[in-house]
Amino acid sequence: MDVREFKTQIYTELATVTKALANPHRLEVIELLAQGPCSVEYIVEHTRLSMANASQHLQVLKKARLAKAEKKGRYNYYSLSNSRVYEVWKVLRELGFSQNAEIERLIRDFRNARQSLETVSLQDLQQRIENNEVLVLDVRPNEEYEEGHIPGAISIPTGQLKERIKDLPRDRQIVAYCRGPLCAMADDAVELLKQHGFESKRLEEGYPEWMLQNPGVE
Amino acid sequence: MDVREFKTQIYTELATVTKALANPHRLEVIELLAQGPCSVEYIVEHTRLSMANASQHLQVLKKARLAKAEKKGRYNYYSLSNSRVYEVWKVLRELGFSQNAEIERLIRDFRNARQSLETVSLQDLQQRIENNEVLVLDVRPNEEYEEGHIPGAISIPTGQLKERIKDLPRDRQIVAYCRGPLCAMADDAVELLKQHGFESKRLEEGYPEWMLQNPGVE
DNA sequence: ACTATAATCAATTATTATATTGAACGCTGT
DNA sequence: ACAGCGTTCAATATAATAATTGATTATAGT
Repeated sequence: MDVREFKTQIYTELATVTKALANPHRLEVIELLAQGPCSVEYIVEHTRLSMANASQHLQVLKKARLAKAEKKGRYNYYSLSNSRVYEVWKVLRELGFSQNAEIERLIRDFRNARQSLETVSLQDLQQRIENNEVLVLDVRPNEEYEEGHIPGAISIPTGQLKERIKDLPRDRQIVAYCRGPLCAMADDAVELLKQHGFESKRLEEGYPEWMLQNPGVE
Repeated sequence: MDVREFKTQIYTELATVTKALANPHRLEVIELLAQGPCSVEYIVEHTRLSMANASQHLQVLKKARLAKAEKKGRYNYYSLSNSRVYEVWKVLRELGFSQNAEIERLIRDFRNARQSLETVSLQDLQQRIENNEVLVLDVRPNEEYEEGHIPGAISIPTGQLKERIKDLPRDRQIVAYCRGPLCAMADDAVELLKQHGFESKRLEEGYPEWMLQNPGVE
C-alpha cells in the first residue's frame, strides 16, 4: 500500500475517535459513565440533555467504540468500553487546565466561594487512610456508590448531608470525594461540613481517578 | 456562580481544545511539529496541504494554544506549546490503536510488506545503547535531526540511504528510527537494509517519544 | 391484549468546520 | 524603491455536526 494512503487512513481513523470526544456534552457524559454503567434516563437526570439528544450522543460514543451498551429489560446501560477512555479524558483535562488560564481561574473562584480550595491528593489520601487519620465520605448519588467506591468510604449523597451530619465523628478530618475535579458535590459537602465546625477537605480527584490507580479493586 | 453554568463553561473550554485536535490533517501536523519547529512551507512539503490550508490549520492549533509561532524573517516557525500536547496525541493514538482493529491491521500489513514487523521498544533500545550493541540510525530529514536526535544516533535520511549504505558497519544490529510509530521512513530503511544483508529493526516509537522519556536531553 | 415507560429513529433546521481561490501583507536582498 | 517570496486574509462553496420535534419500537407489568 502507498505510504500516503496508509497515513491518510490512519489519521482519519484517529481523528474520528477524537471527534467523538470533542463535544462538551459528551465530555460530561463520559465523566458520568466513568462512575459506572448508566441508563439513558440517568444521564438525562444528571445533565441538561433531552432524552433523544442524550441517546444520540451516547450512540456517537458507542460508534467510536468509546462506550458500550448492554440492554437489561427496558433500560439500556451504557458504560465506557475500558479504562483507557477515561485516561484520555484525564490527560485532555490536564492539558486544558495547563493551557487555559480561564479554566484554572473558574475552578479557583468556584472553590474559593465554597472554602474548598485546599484539597487532598489521591496519594495523600491513601497514606492517611492507612494511618486511620481520616473519614472518607462519598457524596455521589447512592447508585454510583453501589457501583463502586473507595474502600472504607461511607456514602452520604450531598442532598442528604444536612440531615445526617449529626452522625459524623468529630475526632477525624473528613475527606469528601465525588465524580472528579470538575464535579461540585464534594465542594458543596466541604462547605456544609465547615459551617458545622467539622474539619474537612475535598479530594482533588474523584472516584474514576482512584480506580485508574487501583485497577480491579472494589 | 451557579454549578450548571460553571460546568458548561469548563466542558466547553475543554471541548474547544479537543476539537482543535480532532482533524486528520492537524494530527499529522502535530506529529511534524513534535520533531521541532517547522515553517509553514516545511509542513506543506511533508503533507498534502496547500499553503493557505496549512496556514489555517496551524492557526487553529495556535488559537487553541496547542502550538505557538515565532517569526524569523520571512518564515513563521510553528512548534508545540509544550510536551503535554504530544503526550495527549500519544494517548489518543494508543486509544485509537486499542479500540480500532482496523488501524492495527493497517499497520501490521504495512510493516509486514516491509519486513519491519518486529520492532525494538524504547526501553530495549536504551539498554542496548548502553551495552554498545547497536548502531542507532536517524532516517528523518536532516533538518529534523539537527533540531534534536537520540544521542549517538547518526543521520542518514531514507532517500540517501541507498548510496550511503556501504559506509554502515556490519558487526552490529542497526536500529532505525523516525518520527513515530505512524511514520514509514524507518520501515523503508529497514526493508532496504535487510535487502543488503544487514541485521536491522525499527524502533517502535519515534524521536518525540524518546524526548518525552528524556526531557531536556539533546 | 393493553398500557406505561425507556429508548431510538427520522426529519428538519441552525450552526460550525473545511478546502479552495485569488488577493493582500510583510520581510529580505538588491 | 522594488521585486520576490513566504505567509496570511477574505470570500465562497461544500460538508459535517447538533438540537428539536414528533413518531416509532421494545419491554414489563397488569
